[in-house]
Amino acid sequence: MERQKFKEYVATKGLKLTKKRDDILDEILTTEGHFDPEELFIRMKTKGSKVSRASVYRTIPLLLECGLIEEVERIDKHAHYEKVLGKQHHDHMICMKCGKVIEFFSPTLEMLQSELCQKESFTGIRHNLEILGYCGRCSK
Amino acid sequence: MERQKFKEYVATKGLKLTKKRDDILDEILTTEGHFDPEELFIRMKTKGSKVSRASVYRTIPLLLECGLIEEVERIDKHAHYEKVLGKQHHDHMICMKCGKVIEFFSPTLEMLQSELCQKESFTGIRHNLEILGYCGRCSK
DNA sequence: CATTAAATTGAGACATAGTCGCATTAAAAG
DNA sequence: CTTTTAATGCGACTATGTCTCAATTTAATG
Ligand SMILES: [Mn+2]
Ligand SMILES: [Mn+2]
Ligand SMILES: [Zn+2]
Ligand SMILES: [Zn+2]
Repeated sequence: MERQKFKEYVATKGLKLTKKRDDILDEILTTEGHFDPEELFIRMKTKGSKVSRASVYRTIPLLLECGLIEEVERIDKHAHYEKVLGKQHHDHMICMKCGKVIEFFSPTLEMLQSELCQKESFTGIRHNLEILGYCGRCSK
Repeated sequence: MERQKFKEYVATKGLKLTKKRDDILDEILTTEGHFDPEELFIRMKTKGSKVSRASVYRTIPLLLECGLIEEVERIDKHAHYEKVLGKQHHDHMICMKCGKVIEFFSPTLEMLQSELCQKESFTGIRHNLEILGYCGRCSK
C-alpha cells in the first residue's frame, strides 16, 4: 500500500516510477527504526544494488513530500529519517550518554502546540521536538 | 557579567582566558538575534579581527557549556545559536516561505515536558522544539 | 512493436560546515 | 624571566550533501 501511495504521488507530479526509486522505497520499508541516507546507501550497495548515492539522496525528498517518511532528528550534521507506516507521529528523547532514543507521543502536547500556533497566527505544518538528557540507566 | 561567568568557567576547567576568546564572546554579546559560526567569523574578519575560523568554532562549545549561548536551530545543514543573556528560554516557529522566526515560551509546555520525561525515567537537560509552517502573512 | 520526448540515472566534481595536526605563540604560575 | 601548558593559525582533511552532464530508462503514442 505504501508503494501504491508513492506511485500515485509520482503520477500526480508527472514523475516516473522507476526501478531504482522502487528499490530505495523497498529498502526503507524493510528498515526498522531510524536511518540516515548514507547508511541506507551503503546498505543497498552491500546487498548488491547498483543504485547511486545521488539517487538515494534524490529520492528521499520525494518520500518526505508524499508522507512516507519523516525527518526525525538532525544531529551531528546529518539528517535522520524514519518510515511513517502504521506508526503514529511521535517525538524523541535522546540520551546524551548512550545514545538511546525514546519515542513518545502526547495528545496534550500536540493540542498545546496547536493553541500556541493559533495565538501567533501561525499555520503549523510539522514540528520536531527533541529532548536531550540522560536515560534512566545513565542517570544513575 | 557574562565575561565574569566565562572567566570563572574557563578557570574551573583549567583553561586560559585569552584575548581571542574574549573577542569572540564580545562579538556574540553585541549580536542581536540568531547567528551561525561562519557568519560570526566573517563579521569579525570584516571588522579587522585577526581571529581564525578554527578559534571561532573552538570557542562556541565552551560558551555553550557554560550556558552563555544556546543552540536554537539546525537547519540547512548548519547550526544556529543565540546568546542567552537576560532572555528566558523559548522555542521557535519558522516560516517555510519567508523564513520568519517567531519566538515563543509556554510554561505549560515546559511543565508538560517535565512530566513526560518523568514518565520515561528520563532526565531532561535541554530541548529543542521547532514548529515549521507558515506565518500569518504567508498563510494568506 | 517502434518511435520519441521527457525524466532519471551514475559518476564524479563541487560545495559547505566543521574538525584536526602541528609548528608557533601566548598565558599564567613560580 | 623562565618554564609549562594551553591556544592559535594555517591549511589539509572529513562528512554530508548537491550539481552537471552524457547516457539510459520510462511511458506515452502511433
Ligand atoms: Mn522515531
Ligand atoms: Mn531565539
Ligand atoms: Zn543512556
Ligand atoms: Zn512567512
